[in-house]
Amino acid sequence: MSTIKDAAIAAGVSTATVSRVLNNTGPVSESVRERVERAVAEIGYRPNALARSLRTESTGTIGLIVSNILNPFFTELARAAEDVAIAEGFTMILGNADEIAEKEERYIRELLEKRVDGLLLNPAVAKAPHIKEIVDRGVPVVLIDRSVEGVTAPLVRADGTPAIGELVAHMVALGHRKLGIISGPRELRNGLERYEAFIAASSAIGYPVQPQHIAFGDFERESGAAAMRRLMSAGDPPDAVFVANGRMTLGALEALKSLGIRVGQDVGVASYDDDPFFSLLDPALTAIEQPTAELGRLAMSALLGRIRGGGADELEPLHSRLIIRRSCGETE
Amino acid sequence: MSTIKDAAIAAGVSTATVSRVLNNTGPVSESVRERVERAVAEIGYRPNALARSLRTESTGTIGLIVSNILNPFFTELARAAEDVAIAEGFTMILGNADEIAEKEERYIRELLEKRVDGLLLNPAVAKAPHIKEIVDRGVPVVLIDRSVEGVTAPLVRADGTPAIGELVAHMVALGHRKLGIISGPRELRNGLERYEAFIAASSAIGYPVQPQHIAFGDFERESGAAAMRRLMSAGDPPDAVFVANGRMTLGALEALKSLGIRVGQDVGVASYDDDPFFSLLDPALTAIEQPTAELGRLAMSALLGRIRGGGADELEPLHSRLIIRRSCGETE
DNA sequence: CACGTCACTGTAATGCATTACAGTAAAGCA
DNA sequence: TGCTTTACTGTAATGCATTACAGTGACGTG
Repeated sequence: MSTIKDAAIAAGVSTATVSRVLNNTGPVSESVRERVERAVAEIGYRPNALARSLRTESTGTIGLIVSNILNPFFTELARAAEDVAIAEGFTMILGNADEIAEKEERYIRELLEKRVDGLLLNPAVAKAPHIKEIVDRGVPVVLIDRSVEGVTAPLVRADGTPAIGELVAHMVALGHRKLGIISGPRELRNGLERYEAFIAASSAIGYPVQPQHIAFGDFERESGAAAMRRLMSAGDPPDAVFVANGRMTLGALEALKSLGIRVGQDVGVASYDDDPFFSLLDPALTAIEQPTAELGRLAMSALLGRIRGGGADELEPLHSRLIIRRSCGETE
Repeated sequence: MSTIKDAAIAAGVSTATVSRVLNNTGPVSESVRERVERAVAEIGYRPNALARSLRTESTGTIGLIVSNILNPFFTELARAAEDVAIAEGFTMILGNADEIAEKEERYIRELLEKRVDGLLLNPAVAKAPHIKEIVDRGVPVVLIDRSVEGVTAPLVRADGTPAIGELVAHMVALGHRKLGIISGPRELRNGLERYEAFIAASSAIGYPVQPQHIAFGDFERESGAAAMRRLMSAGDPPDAVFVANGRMTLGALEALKSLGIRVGQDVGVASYDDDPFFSLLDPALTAIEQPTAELGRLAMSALLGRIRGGGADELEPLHSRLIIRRSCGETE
């Protein structure tokens, strides 16, 4: 692999001149510029980003670490975030923590050693001293969807509370009285928020969720299946269940199918997170949709802003939106 | 951010010794090792991977560029590939080309400048001089699912031909005579292969696909919808349609739904690529499943093998598998 | 004509970690 | 005792690109 020195020799100039031509910094005569460009093309010289970044102390790279790459929420978010990064001249690299704190930690360490300019994090756990540490050290960080104890980095998220309130009203209006929930971990900010919103709304409307209608999962597919199985196999099953994320909804629907319980007729189901397939199911699934792409764009913009030295703006949460379809019963 | 020099001063030793402690290279007395470790922890020193890689000429990083991150096939594959990379002490970074050759090219250039040790590519197009160039220059590359003109890098893929043959037999056995296909681009290796397999099998069994029952898409959701709409709106619609990938199947099903055409009853549908939601549809969708995770593992293993100097082994294709459900009609 | 200015180009220091080479002291051996 | 190992540690070169600083010649101005 050729170096800038090779290019300089091939063009008969100094390395400084080659650098000036390539980065458009400082004046270069037209004839020299052409010679250099020809030489660079000739020998196929590609600057070594390691050396450059070592010198300039910036890599033009953002790391995005998501908790679960199999969750379409994150791939959509990643795609939107990446668009912003590219438009601003940055490269984004994506890491997957698989909801495992150690994997997350490993990625963070690795990306930091590679000197990324900033980090977009969707923390796997709320108690994350490694995240607190890097934020305190001054690494530009923006959190997505989940906060971390003691960390003051900006948080990009969608507030689901109003939509969950509407959902509860919708369920009750359709005659459901025994509301159930398959919640995510209450240790996670988003898990807790959805849980509390559902419980509070059900109480407010006069049909509080009963303890035996509450199940907890870990936001993964399998836990959704197990939770639904538990709920429906008990003596007194709920008649409408709210599942707190898309991955668990997939599992929950699989469980219902294997149990022979019909969605909509035997039990109402609604999901936090929408999915293109929900419309294709029979009945189509009522869901709360997050503004996924906007979250991604907002997160990346906020991070780039911080990197460029902008203030630590507190971010307004976006809003999730209830999409009524037919899985809680017929509306008319 | 502290450097190895800071750590050396804090520990009262030379930078060489710090390096030796951290990398476990060369002998160090127990007392010094402790002192260094304490100092490193104390000042929170993290080695600068840029400097290290510049010196050692290796980054321990693999780039994986997929053509479309919204396709679950690739996220699953990525996850499996990443597992292998981590187990072997490498980091994987994921880029998304969005089926756009320029984006792909940009990513490749960028990753190469960052001096990744190797590249896993799912080329967006078959005519890709930029890929040929880097392979010729000796960059370790393994191709996934699609080959590139004139490039001799190993190719990891699943052969779908036998499964497609079985699918055609299955369709015909259920009484379908007017077989249709929504194919991917024939310019792409995988697109062409699935197309040819379906056409050949239908001819072999005595019910060759008619020209008006052939539509082409670009492996993206929208094109699947458009193609299905075209096929079904013509005067003489097919009575069973094979859709050549999962994303197009999603679009095709949406089109049928909006057209009010019932899957299974009015028209048979089968998909290349399986999806967890297919089992939940009514009727459940017959599909050809690729060994996605294995493809990912195999691709990463092959690449790491090359990087470590292994030969350019020609890789046997894996095999896709037909999963008969009920979307082409009832079997009994 | 003398001097300042400008355009262009080169020299060399710099960023940080690795590592070849060399040096020192202690231990082993004849 | 004298010499070779061995264990440990340090010095300095190295990888590659950027950039502060300096140098050269041409040009403009009073």
